[in-house]
Parts: sequence; structure tokens; C-alpha cells
Amino acid sequence: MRVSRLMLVTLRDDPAEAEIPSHKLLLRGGYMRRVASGVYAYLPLLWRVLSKISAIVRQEMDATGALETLLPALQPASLWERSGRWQGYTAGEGIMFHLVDRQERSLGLGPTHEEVITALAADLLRSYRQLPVSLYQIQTKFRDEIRPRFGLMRGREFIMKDAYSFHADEADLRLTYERMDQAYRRIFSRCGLRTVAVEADSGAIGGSASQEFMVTADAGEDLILSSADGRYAANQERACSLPEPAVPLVCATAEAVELHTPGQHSIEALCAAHGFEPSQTVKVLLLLARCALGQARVVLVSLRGDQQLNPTKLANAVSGALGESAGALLELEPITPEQIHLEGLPAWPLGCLGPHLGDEWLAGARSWQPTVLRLADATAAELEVFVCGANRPDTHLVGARWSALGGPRPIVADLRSAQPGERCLQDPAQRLESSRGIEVGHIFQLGRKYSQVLEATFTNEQGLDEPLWMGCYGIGVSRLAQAAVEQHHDQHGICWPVAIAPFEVIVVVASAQDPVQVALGERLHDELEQAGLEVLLDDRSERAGVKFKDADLIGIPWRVVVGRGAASAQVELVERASGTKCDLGAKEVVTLLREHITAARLGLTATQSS
RNA sequence: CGGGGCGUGGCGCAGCUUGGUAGCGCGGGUGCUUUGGGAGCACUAGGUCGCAGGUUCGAAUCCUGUCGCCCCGACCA
Repeated sequence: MRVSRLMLVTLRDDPAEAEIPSHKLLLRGGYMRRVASGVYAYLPLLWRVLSKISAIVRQEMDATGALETLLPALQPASLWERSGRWQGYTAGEGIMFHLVDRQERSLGLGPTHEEVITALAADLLRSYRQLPVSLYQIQTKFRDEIRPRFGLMRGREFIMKDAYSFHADEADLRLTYERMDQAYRRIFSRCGLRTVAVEADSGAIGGSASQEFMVTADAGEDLILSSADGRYAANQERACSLPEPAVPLVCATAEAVELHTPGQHSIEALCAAHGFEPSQTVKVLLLLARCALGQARVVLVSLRGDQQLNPTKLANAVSGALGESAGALLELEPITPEQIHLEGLPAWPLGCLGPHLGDEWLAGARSWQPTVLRLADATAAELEVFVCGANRPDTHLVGARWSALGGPRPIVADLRSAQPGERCLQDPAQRLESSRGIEVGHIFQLGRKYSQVLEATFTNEQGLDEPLWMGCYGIGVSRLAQAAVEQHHDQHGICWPVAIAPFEVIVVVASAQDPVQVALGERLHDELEQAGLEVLLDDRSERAGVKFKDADLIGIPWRVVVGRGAASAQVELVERASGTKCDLGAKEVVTLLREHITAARLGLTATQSS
């Protein structure tokens, strides 16, 4: 391929719209253009990269025995209503693009395909004899992200590989899940990425176990907590740790004593004024949970004063406590004084709330359920004696005990956010370290969540119908491409790993005016192509410097410079990533590159942990 | 959606405070010179200053509204 025919437009300045290196480089290198917020045109060079990633994904998925398929992006609302996700995905902060057709039918553009695939499974899978089976597709997904960001990192239209597996029992699901785990490690490694596998929250997809694959990079949106030996790694929203022990509170009396605390509405203020340690206190957070079905519910969370709430863990705990009858949890936000007022309730002593806040405070509420949902983090529940709000203005209790506070006991759960520096659960001798990551893959054991609601059953060996066991497995193909740039670039531009580079070699003719150089450049290009390599020939009548700059920017792994030595058939070979150069004859260069590149194509050189 | 910022030739920006009929660098075209790390000179094309109202003799500039984009939070491959 000739660069002059490539429609290559590179930019000298960083585009104003880009913030992180990979985004800037993909725009500057002529790989893509923004069409709308979170919507990008993949230009020919990028499409080659995406195709190569897809090819690797296909090989590895095929090797697991999965079958490639292609499901519709346009999906009927009725299907999503059956799974109970239509509301959650379209109302409020839902991310599903949806529309109404000329027959007034509601449709959505697929953000994911559990519904479609499960309905198909219900139709096609009838007997345990057909199981297990896995299907996958590489397809454009649509998600109306609340905030699209960083180019391909969080687009509203993006390319994803999603796979779904179906099983007769949970043990078989685990086998495929493990196989997918291994396939994922090979895929990322072959793409030249350094990744970490971490324990993850299952989020809106649901299910039990799930694991994310993170490309380690400072620009990553996720915080990873891991042990130094790499045996434990988790997304912070999921991570667990050993909290520091609480400082015991010494009390003279067995009874709690009231303390006048004017204006001391925060743990810091309270502790500063009276010399308490935050770990001796219990703080109370009030939130309002809105679900797809039923009235809003007040949620009261008790946390040890020195701990931070983990919103993901809380949302999971609230969903679990409310049960399926409430439908999907749509919103869980702190309650404001205005909301309390609008409910027609008297003002609450916010800032002095205690875990024993009674349901009587909700009497007469206009639209809220009349009972409080009480949750407590284990660190708070374990405190024997503590300081907490007295549910009266400017008053706290010193020496409070759960037994003496009375009222309904809270549900105890892990609600705290693990922090870097805390001790690992598995090995208290190690401390959690933090790093940033870009999530490029996520695998889930869905269990029977979707098969039950969509009635996807099969007949087992005993002749009885039961719901299918399911797993699902995603890779952000377009995100992976940008993550690769984020991990492989320098001040001059991109340094693509050979396995996913748009071209493997670029032959730069230093002087397009020199017929000898042109002739040798053409010949080398042809010979390299005949050797099975993917070759660019920079035949533009630009100065050599321009071509070198562009070659560095677009990041072709190998550069062959046809210049001064052309008359004696001598060329220069430059490796992009390392910058190492050597002069050699035109014949040797073909042999050498064929060896290097055919070996590197398979990838499997990148390191991987956990 | 809340908070912050930006919309001026293809790209990056200045001009706006203090209204007076639009400029710089890069890029494009032509010519000459140059030719191994984003060349020099000359000529040239290209902009209803996001859009819509308003104020004014006069608006890129002031006011109102609106649309779009980016950044910080909730979401996720």
C-alpha cells in the first residue's frame, strides 16, 4: 500500500478535544475522527487495527469451541420487559438508546445481548444433550453513556465482542468460565497488552462471580487494589480488606450519656471538639432508594466513623434486602432536607442522626414507604460502645451500645470501601497497593438470572425441565485498541505491538526525486509483500523528515529507509519501539523482517500477572 | 443531570475587558530554491466569528435564549 493513496492526514498539533495521550495520538495519526460526542469514524488505518484484534479474538474464541454469530442491534422493548430491564435501561439514568417505530412499537439499540441470546436459547436449546454451547459475536454496541470520554475509551457507539455460554449445571458453567478466563489472557497477551485480572462487581449485568481484565495505565478510569505478590487484585468497588482495629472507647457508666454538640455535624468536627477518635463513632447516612416497582424507601446506613461508604456494595446490599418484588434499583441518593420537607415531614436532625432513628419519623410521609431499611457495615456493628447521634438537634450520645439503643436491628453487611495501605484479608502481612486500569474485558457467571425470567429451560437427564445455566464474556474491541496505544507510545507517537499494527513495515523513500531510491523502494515493497508481510511504501514527494515524523507518529513497528545507500543496495532498518537502527543490504532486510515479524505476529510476549 | 470551561478559514489559537467591518501559526494550491528528522521565499484560495433574537448609526466584541463540544462526579467493554 502506498502512503500517497492512503488518505492519510496527520496533525501537527494536539486536537483541542483530546485529553489523554492515546486519544491525542489516534486523532493526530489520522486513525479516527469524531462524528458526535462518543461517536467516532474508524478510518482505514484504525480499521486494520480493529480487524487484527478481531481476528485474534476470533481465533481464541473459536479455540474454546464457541460459535460465531451475529445478533440484531435493534431489539424489541417487549423482550427487555420480560427480563425486567427495560425500565432500568431506559428510564432515569438508563443507557439504552430507544425509539418508537411507525407502528408505535418501542425498540432499543442493544447495549448488550443477554435478552436476545436467552430468548434464542429458549427457542433452540431443548435437551441436555445440546449442552454446553457457547456463542459469540463481534458487533457495534450502543450505550447512551452519561458522560462519553477519552475517545474510544467510553464511546456511545463502540465495537464489542460478547459471548454467552449455556450449561446444564453450575459446575459445567465454571469449566467454561475458566476456559474463557484462559482465552482472555491469551487474547490480551497476543495483542501485546499488560493486563491484570481483578475481582469485580457484576453491575447491571448481574450474576455471581465476575472478573475484569484491566490494562494497566495511568489514564485508566478504574482503581485497582492489589497485594504486592499479585495473588489478590480487585476493583476498588469490590475490594475487601482488613480494617484497622477501632480505638476502644472507655466509659465510666454503663448508660449512654448525652453530649451537647452544637454545629458539630461532621465526624471531624465532633472528634476535634471532644477528643474522640473517628473509629469510636458510628456515623449514619440517609439515602432514598427508588425502584422500578413500588414506593421509594428510606435507607439508613451505619458506618464506623473512620470508614468510607462503598456505593457499589451498598447498592448491592439494598437490592438484596428489597428483594425481587421491588424490581430493579433505579436510584440511590442521599436524602436532602428539601425532600423531607416535600414529604410533609418535620425537619430531621441531620448531622445528629443515630442508628436508632425510628420509623415514627416517617409517619405521614406522602410517597415514601413508612419503614426505614436499616443497614450497618460490619465495622460499625462490631463496636460494643461508641459515640453516635442522639436523633435530637445538637446532641450526641457517648457510650451508646447496640443493645441499649433499642429499635430494629440493622442488616449487617460489608459496605465499606477498602483503601490503599490497608491489610489484605488473605494475608494480613501484606498491604493493598493501588494502581489504575482500563477495563478491556469482563467475564461473568450469570447463573440462572436470565434463563429463569425468560423461561429458557432444557430437559435434563431425568426428563425434568430446568432453567439453563449461563455465563457471559465481553471484550471492548475498540477500547482495547486505544488502551494498546495508551500502553505503547512515546513522545514521538504510537508504538504498535506487531500483532495489531495496521502495517508491519513502512518503506520510506528518503528522496522521491532520486530514481535509484524510488526503484529500490518499489522493489523492496514488492519483495516484502511477496514475503507475506504487510507493507506501506511512503512514496510521497515530501522531505525525508516529514516522512520520518509521520512514520513515528502512526507507529509502524519496522521502518526501512531507502536513502543514500540505495545505489549500493544498502538500506537502514529501524525498530520503532526501541529506536535501534542498523544498516544492511536490501536482500538481508527481507529475510530478517520475515523472521522477526512472523515470530512477533503470534504475540504471547507480553507479561501478565494474576 | 449538577459544577467548570470552550465554540473565530481544514487544525491549533489571538482579537472580546474599552463595539468601528477579522488576524497569526500550521495545513491546501502554484512557482522557484532546498532535500536523512515536520525546509525557505513569493504568489494564492479559503471565514455570514456555532445558531436565533435583542441593544446600537454600527456587534466576533454588549444582553437574552438556544445548540454543540470538552473537563470534574453517578455509569461501563
